[in-house]
Amino acid sequence: MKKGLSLERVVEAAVEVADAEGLESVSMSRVAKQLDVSAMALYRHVATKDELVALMVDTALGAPPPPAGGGWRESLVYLAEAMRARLLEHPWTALAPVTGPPSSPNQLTWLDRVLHALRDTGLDEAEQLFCALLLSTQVQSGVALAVTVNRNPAAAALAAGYSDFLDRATADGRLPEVRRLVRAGVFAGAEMDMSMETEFRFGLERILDGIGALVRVR
Amino acid sequence: MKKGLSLERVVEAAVEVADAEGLESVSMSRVAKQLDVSAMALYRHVATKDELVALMVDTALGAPPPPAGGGWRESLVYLAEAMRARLLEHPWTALAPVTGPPSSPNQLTWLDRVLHALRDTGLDEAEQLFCALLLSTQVQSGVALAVTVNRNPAAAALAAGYSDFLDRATADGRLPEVRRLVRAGVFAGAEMDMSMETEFRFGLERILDGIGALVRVR
DNA sequence: GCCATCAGTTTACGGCATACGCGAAGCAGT
DNA sequence: ACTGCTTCGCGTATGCCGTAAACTGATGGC
Repeated sequence: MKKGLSLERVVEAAVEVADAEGLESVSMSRVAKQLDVSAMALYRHVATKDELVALMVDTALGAPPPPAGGGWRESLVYLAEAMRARLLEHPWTALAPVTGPPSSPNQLTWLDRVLHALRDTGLDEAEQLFCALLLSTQVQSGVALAVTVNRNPAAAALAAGYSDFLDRATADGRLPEVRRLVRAGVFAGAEMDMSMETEFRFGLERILDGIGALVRVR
Repeated sequence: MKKGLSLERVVEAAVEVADAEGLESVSMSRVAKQLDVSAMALYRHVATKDELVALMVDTALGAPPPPAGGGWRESLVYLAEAMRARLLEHPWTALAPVTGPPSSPNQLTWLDRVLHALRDTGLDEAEQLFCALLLSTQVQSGVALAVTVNRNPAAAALAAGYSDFLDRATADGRLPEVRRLVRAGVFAGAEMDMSMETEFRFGLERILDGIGALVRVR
């Protein structure tokens, strides 16, 4: 005999399914089967599937790690990398159509940590918020890119022969700058994973430099 | 008698539907009805729905505008704002689950323009590419945020009372930094549209400052 | 003992992407 | 001109989806 459903158990089961079979396999009936109940049973605890997905993302994100001293910049790097790592543990979070202003509990907690790091920079409150959002989208889009390349078979195939693909696409000379990069070997060799990682770091450093410039002015 | 289908006509019809009724209304049968044919007729010109969506996004993006002189920074601002404007004309592009490395023709053309602007900065090729991707995701995520807030009814309702919502969510004192911003009135009043716009500009300026710092080093 | 409330099931509906198959139209070889 | 074969253009049919609605059986307060 099952010990009775609960919101927690439902979300947990959905996360299990997503981790094991991908977000596209998360249907109400699939999650229900995981719990050995009928599909409609889930609607006792969740109003709609979208709500379930939002909850899934929030629990996958989890609470931020305990703060680890340092200046604002070190703190932000720490948080950004921690968040990236969390999301990469549950790659499907990147595919979930969840946008909009931060509202779920864990999302807000992460935001709070970021704002704490920015507290003594001299930036005004609106600027602090914008910086936080900027960092958050950098993390999320970085994860999304890494994930689509690794999961989606079409994208993966494309990524594998990306250099060749671009070589062919630019053969007619109408995209001289792209061709320039191809000839420079920017897309050649090297594991895609690593490339995604360095791209993320690069973007992060640029953003932090930009914030740093503003901090210096204030 | 219809003049016969073609890939062009199919994509065009799909874009019409998306513009008029949103991306979620774009189903094969809906597009087919628009063209007064049966659903399966579309599959003569398109292998799968995802392919159709990708083509839709590409045509909605369109070709970049003619270049308008100036230094690298002015050029990048120009391109970023032009792209944002294009995407906002077809808000559904932001909701399309299209990620992965740039591969569609127009996407590559925009990339080419951005790389052209970065040509004489002294950055190496990989750095130029990373900068281009960074800018591109900034534009896309900015549009995505603006769009979800304006389209999605739940998100819109939340955005309307966002300040109140956060006030309640932080009442227990566990999110002191977020509460700080709420009390500072960061989320109060002001049209959301405008806020989205200034957030986009802010992020763009930060990124460009960050790139500028790197350029100065090189 | 009665009845409201809960927790979960069964059934059903409309919409979706798309596998499959069928007739018609081109086209080759004779 | 006739035959066989391929390719096109499209309708029908299938199986899955989210979820509305009506049901059943258990639980617990009065």
